[in-house]
Amino acid sequence: MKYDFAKVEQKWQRIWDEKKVFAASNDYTKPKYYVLVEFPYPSGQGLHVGHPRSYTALDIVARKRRLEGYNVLYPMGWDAFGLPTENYAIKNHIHPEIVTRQNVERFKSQLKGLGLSFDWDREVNTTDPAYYRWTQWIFLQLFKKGLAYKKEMSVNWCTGCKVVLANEEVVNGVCERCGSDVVHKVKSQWMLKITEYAQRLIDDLDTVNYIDRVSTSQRNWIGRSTGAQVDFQTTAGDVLTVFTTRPDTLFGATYMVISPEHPYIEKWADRIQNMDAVRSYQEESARKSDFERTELAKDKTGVKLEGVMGINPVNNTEIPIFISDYVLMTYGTGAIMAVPAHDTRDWEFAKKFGLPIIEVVKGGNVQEEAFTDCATGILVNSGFLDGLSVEEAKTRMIDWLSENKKGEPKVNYKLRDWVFARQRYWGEPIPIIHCDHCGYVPLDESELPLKLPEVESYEPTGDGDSPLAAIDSWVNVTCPKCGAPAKRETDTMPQWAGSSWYFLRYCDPDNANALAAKEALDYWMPVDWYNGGMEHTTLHLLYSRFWNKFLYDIGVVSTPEPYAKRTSHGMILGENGEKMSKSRGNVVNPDDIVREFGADTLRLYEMFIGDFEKSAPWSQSSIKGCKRFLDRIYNLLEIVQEGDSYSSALEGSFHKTIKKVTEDIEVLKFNTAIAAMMSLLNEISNQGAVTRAELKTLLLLLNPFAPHLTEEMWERAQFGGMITEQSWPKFDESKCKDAQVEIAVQVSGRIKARIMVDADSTDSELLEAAKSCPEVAALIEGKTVVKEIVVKGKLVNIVVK
RNA sequence: GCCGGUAUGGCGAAAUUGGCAUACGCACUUGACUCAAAAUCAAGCGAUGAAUAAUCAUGUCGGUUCGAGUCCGACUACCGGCACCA
Repeated sequence: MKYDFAKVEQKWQRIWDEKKVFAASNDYTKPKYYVLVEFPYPSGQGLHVGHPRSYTALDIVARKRRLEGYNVLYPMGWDAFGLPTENYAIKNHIHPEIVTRQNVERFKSQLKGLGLSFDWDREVNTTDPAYYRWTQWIFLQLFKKGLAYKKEMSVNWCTGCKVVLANEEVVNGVCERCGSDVVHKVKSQWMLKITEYAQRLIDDLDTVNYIDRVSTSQRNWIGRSTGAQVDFQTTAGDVLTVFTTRPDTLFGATYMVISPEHPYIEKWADRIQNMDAVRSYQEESARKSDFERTELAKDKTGVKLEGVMGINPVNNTEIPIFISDYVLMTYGTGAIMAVPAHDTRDWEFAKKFGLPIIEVVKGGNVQEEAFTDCATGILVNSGFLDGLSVEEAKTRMIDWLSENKKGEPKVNYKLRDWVFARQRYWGEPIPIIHCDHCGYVPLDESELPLKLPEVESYEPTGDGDSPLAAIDSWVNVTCPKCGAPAKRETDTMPQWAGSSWYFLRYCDPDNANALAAKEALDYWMPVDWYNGGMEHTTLHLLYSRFWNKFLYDIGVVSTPEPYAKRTSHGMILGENGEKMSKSRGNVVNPDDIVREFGADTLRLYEMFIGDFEKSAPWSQSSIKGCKRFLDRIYNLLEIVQEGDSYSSALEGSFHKTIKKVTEDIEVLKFNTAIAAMMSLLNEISNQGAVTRAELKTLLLLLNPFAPHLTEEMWERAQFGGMITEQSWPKFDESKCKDAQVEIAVQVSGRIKARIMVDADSTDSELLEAAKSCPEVAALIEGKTVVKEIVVKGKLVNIVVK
């Protein structure tokens, strides 16, 4: 009997669709479960085999939860604003909206062909005005609470294309497209104060269940460090403030460094005697990308400021001030005190410029390398700190600084505020009007959505503004406050905006009065299980946590955290072990696999390919194994026998397999769950028969993985109803154990025999049985038994001399 | 340079978290069926061995332990991320 997967898969996809089998119910009295996968950017290339890995995994979870009786929400949508669509539109003179619609259609039909149990009634699209109306609304709330502000920021400016470039578009300091030099250009940009939430974003990681590497990455990214701010008087008569995590080493500060962008350079311009050298160094740094500044880390560069000296507050020593690009304006105060004896970077710089290295923490050889160990060092050459440990000295110094008004304790974060503006067309317009009299005035909420206007060309204007700036009728408005002529903001929001709250919209996607009804949010939120790529750990995941917290603060949502659980999948690589990409020519199109082997086989293979959390190379030949397994399952219909219970020979195996599959799905071990079902099938094949009860269980276990095949077999076996309406099988713990187990017998740690024993044998019975097997008896004969180790159900080890 | 991850048969990978290394699958070999091939079914399959003997095998070197893929220390290679974080 041949299994016609193409016909069967289409048949069930149609039935599921018609019957709305996977629609989440709005009955808020039922236990709920919200399963979420990151919604895709609908690119022109269509679906990639990487997408279904995450979608299938959580589809398995969603289907299992439904069988377990939950009201499940498993939605899908489109994160459709973004650069590639816009660039395509520019090139082909097609409206990005049309491109987006075509791409979405393609993605949607591809996803439907995989039998994913999404609730398509709740589909969202970030480019839909009915959706971005609420993205804009959230921005207005942020603005009203003072969390959105304007700041001069440097952007990548392509000297050839005359446009602002994304970091991604800058390759080795030149424009990816035209190869022209990219320079930094200062532009006033909208920013969001995510830093205000830094501490809460760290603290609340303790209240959620994220896999370790995700919470670790977030903590490192936010990068809290405690230290002190120290004020250095300068010979220019002003105060230069630095941030340090090592206030204990203040006596060892032998010079200072400020970032090339530091505002004091202009302030001191008259005093600095070597301004030409300083200027050229500034220019040189401006040309370097941040990446280059870190790349060239080994070779420190810098220029000494001639004419201004810093004064170390603890001993009033005058020390030189340098500018160097190893100090970043974006962290701390943009200025540091350099302690070459106890900081690796300062040490390298001091060696190169011949600066003194003063040891203030004993424990290493500071002429050879910086001694940075905080745990063991003891303070020396440090006046009132001498003899203290590093930790004691830190506290003492901070106290001293506070008492003498020369500094204060300070917590710093690596996290920087979020640049929330793009000089592009294909994004949400920022609903702000600039009035010369009233400043930045928010658009009235009744005017939302502020729709993207039609434009002739999607090219940014030559002076770095978005194409919106060229539409006078759109830009020129009257101030909502005073009625004077005013101008709209022409920058648009970054792609991250729409994805920072989409999980809320799924709860109530058609609501026209709010981003979602409060009852819907109260019922569905938080997301119970969110899976996505590691590449989104520090940006999307953090941004959306920030927005959710803000919405929590203003009473829109009721949970301080959006996601109760976060997991992450590994990448699917090309057959050659490299990342799949068009340029490498190793891309696999899921459509081809579905056509040749069927969606169930593709799903099963992607789950069987290896550890879900690790990357795995694609293998065309291995797919066959999964196809073969499904065909063998289908053939069970030919050997099915009457029987409403498990056969005695297979009862234990069934209970064990139910347990294994049930538990493995919860910990993302889909590969071993499948292996367990394969083993069970092998056992059934050896028996040559399967009872109806056994087939039922096996189909239910396999259903989340291979939904079409199991639905079809359920119908053919006339089990009644649809398999999607049944309950997840249960196992009996007591029946998962074998009566007899094989244990290994070692002599001095080497395996010499294997014996079958009763599973509940006592230690002394095991030892007795071990000693009585001939191979072992011969080896311990006449020797002294030094030690006897018995591990129940596993082994006996007899150590002899 | 910093951070994170990984390393097990010809290949993808398992290993109940310190207790029988290589489950499950792919590839391969042999056999059955067939005029033949494909498909299917059965058997074998870490290395050196004639061997069911023995020895060696989880990136390298060392350590802890009765016992290490798993723990500790040092290193190597590859992959990913990065904002020199003071």
